Amino acid sequence: MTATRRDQVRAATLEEIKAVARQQMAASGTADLSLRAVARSMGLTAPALYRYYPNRDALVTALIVDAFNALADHLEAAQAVATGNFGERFMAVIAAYRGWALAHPVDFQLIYGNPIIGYEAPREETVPAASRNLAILAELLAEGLAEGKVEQPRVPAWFVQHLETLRGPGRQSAPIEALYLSVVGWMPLHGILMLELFNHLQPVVGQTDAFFAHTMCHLYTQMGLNLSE
Amino acid sequence: MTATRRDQVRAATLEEIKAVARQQMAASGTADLSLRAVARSMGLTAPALYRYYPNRDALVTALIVDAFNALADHLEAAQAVATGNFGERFMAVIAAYRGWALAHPVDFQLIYGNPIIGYEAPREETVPAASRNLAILAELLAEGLAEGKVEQPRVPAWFVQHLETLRGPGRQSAPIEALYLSVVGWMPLHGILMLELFNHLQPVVGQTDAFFAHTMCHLYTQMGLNLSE
DNA sequence: TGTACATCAGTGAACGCGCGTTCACTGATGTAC
DNA sequence: TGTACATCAGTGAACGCGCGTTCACTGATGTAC
Repeated sequence: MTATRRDQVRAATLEEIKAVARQQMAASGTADLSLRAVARSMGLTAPALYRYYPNRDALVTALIVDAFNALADHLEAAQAVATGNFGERFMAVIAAYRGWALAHPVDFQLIYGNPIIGYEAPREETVPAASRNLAILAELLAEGLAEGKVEQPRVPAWFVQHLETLRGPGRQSAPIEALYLSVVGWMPLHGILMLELFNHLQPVVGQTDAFFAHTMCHLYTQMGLNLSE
Repeated sequence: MTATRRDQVRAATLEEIKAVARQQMAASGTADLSLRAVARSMGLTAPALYRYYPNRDALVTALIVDAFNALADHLEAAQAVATGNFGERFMAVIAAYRGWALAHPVDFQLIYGNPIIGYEAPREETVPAASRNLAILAELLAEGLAEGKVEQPRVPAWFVQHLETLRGPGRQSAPIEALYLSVVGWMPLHGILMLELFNHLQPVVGQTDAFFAHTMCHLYTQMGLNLSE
């Protein structure tokens, strides 16, 4: 039961492989992954990696789950640190979302970009990790609703039904309205980021920082969030 | 000067190569492209393709330019056919945008998705083709502004400046306000589509068709478009 | 209209590369007595 | 504490694959007189 020296080294190597893989993808700028290249850069031979991951896809899956969780951790940290009124706290978390995407573009691609050739992410592993991110936004919006800083939206009936099942039986935390706003508000956020990450935004809007801040404030205000007081 | 038989066959082959490449990417579901596979499926040997495209990247570039233009052509066709009031015509074009993306997911990826490994699209060729799409939306919005169906937005000063240069010296067609609304409105549109294409939307919203129609109407109405009369 | 020549499409072999994965193996690290 | 054995990390060679690109070549299609 106790972790032997060997177990510790093994756990460290499992992490090191992922770290090297991430750093390799970051260097190449693409979400492609070569086991041989990872092994090479670790001073190992390629077959050695098979002691740690049964195949390439298993490693990719581990990286995806890690990336989802890293993003969620980053958002939670930003939320914990955020001060001021609802608008300031909310925009701080939104900014953190963008900040993480820009700081880890390849991880973001891994999560939300093109499916990798010949690879299909296993839903059981990725969906729970993915929904953490929405849950954090929904939680904040729930606060805003409670404080009266967010207008109650009218959620379409068919959507209520789906959001109920999404929320699941366990966690009752965020009300449907908060979940709804987080999903709708996710769309422009995601759109800007995907365009920005793939270099389609800068040619169109010039200053991406200013555009992001302006557009997010603008749209969210129009969605009924009171961001200024 | 006159096109000889050989020239015609050559032009046809240039197109056939692109068509087969597209169809091959569609079949694989990824924006990857193998010259050898294209040649194989055409009953040619791989080196034969070098009579038509100097290398792989040139073919990819041709495919990207084609895809941009195909999308723009599709939008223009939808715009030409659209009837009814401003809201109906506008939403018809928005629906056409999504329709094309869903019908040609790999072409859409090629345009707006992950940069292909070791490939950087040449801006001189792609930017003009890309801006056609925004221009079409802006033109419609200009009509809406003229008809009083679209509220005059307040465009930030720094953004006005960039939009002026974007509009270029030649075409005076759309006013800045229309351009501004088209860019801002592009964000949620693009966000939904990227999530939908990569299968991240369905698990969250359930019915993607309904969600798209609802969210687009909702956000655009809040942006000051009168879609109902 | 027929002939000589130039142009061009396409072939087949080869180069050099990288990849994921398997397999039988060596040594070192651990465990049980 | 020391010895016999099991476990496990990692190696090196190999398999079989696909890729983009080059090169010297053969035939067919065109052009000029």
